[in-house]
Amino acid sequence: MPPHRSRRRIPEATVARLPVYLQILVDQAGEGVENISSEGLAELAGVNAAKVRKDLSYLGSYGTRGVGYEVDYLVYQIRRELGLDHDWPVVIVGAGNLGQALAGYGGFNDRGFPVAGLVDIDDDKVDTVVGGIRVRPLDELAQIVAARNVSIGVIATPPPAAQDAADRLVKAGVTSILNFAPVVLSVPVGITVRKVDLAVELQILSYHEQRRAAASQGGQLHAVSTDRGRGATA
Amino acid sequence: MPPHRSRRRIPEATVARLPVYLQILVDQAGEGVENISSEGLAELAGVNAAKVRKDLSYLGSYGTRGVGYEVDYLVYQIRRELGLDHDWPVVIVGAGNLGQALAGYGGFNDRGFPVAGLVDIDDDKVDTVVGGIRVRPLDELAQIVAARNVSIGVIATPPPAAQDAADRLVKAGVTSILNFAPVVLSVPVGITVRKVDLAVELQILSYHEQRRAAASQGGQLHAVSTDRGRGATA
DNA sequence: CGGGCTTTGTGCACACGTTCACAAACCGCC
DNA sequence: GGCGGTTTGTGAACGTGTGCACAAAGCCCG
Repeated sequence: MPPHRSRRRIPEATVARLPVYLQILVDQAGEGVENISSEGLAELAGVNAAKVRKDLSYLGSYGTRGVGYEVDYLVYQIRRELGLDHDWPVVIVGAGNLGQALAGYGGFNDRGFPVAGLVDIDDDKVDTVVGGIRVRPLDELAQIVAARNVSIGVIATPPPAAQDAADRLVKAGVTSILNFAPVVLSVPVGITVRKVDLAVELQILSYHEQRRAAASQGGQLHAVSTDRGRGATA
Repeated sequence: MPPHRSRRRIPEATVARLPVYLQILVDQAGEGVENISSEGLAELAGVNAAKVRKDLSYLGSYGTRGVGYEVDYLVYQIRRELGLDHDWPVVIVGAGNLGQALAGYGGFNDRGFPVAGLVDIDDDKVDTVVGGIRVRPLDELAQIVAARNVSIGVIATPPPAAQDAADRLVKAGVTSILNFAPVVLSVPVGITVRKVDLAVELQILSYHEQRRAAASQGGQLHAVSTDRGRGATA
């Protein structure tokens, strides 16, 4: 069976679901499950079975008709496709409330994203230790990125400092950024940015709450059906 | 001009962008800007101008041709549509690393989502104070929800406890959940759930990094163009 | 070895989201 | 009051994502 180095582009919507499948499959493997059908996986992932099949078909034809998918093999294939066959060290900029929580959050290390460094501009924070990581001055960012071959940066600064952090990360050679600051970053083409904004998430929920309230008061009530990649309504 | 209580449904993709526009508009208002064109707003939000106009058109016709949009009025309208004309108290389940960071994060309170309560199942954590909030036992969840009229719950527990937390939140009367645990929650219809999974975000970035590496080594390089609601590539 | 049952992989139709392009509306100035 | 310049609001085309439905493929059993 050929390694099948897919040069094929996978739709973004699918890329966003693969990690979810992966998580579930790893859990299932841990419970001794050897095979799983698209329907079974769909059930656990809370999506449509056809979607699961189509998603997995982008990886290649790794199922067996009449049987389903071999869990271990599927885990291997998804890992490979997502580039999770090796670790990706990350550097965190900003050792405030959130930066500390992130550094201390075990989930990073466990899932193949070791914290290669945690930097802050504030001298009072430098050299304090959080989650086993010693905070380094912002100036050492470039060094850390170069030394540990970091390609992913996490921005956990206050909003006004976020753009500067992004500029420094890019200059240091980072090509992917996960931005927790509620700010729209401007970066050169070719740099991938993803934004996680807690306030935005809450405001989206607020919209649905408001809508519910308005509906129950006046109009008829619809079954709300959120979705769109992340987030869903049952 | 009639208040225009829109009973119209707004597309999810638009709902996800409105908070971003809002943020920018508030900033602009703070700098004394009175009017803004769709192009100006689009520039700041990193999106297409036509998209801005279409998004805003779902709220009603609040622009003036040849001039643009009045910033203050637009802020008011977006706030109203998102249900941000009053506070939405939230209750946080789980006072671990993340739960504490969330409780301590000023952004919640500032943006209209005061923390009405922070509960944990672990007695050792109960009564400790984090971010000005005293941790309460899990059993008091229902009380807190009822007393403060909470409709939004935040799950910041370890994965195995997340479903139980969701069940308790729903039983207590919460109708929207923001889930930080890397677990697919199962909830009754009518409950809105949004999931924020840091590992998933990193894995999506990993995919793009892996792709970049594969491309530069073998095939031709494409301009990567991520997007999909949140996250973007420049 | 063939027939029945199960499950994948995918063509097709539909829904949703994005972008273009342009008429309609408004401002300000002459 | 009309004319040129500007910007909105939206119809229409396009692209992406979803879900159905079914043929193809494999397993098991008689």
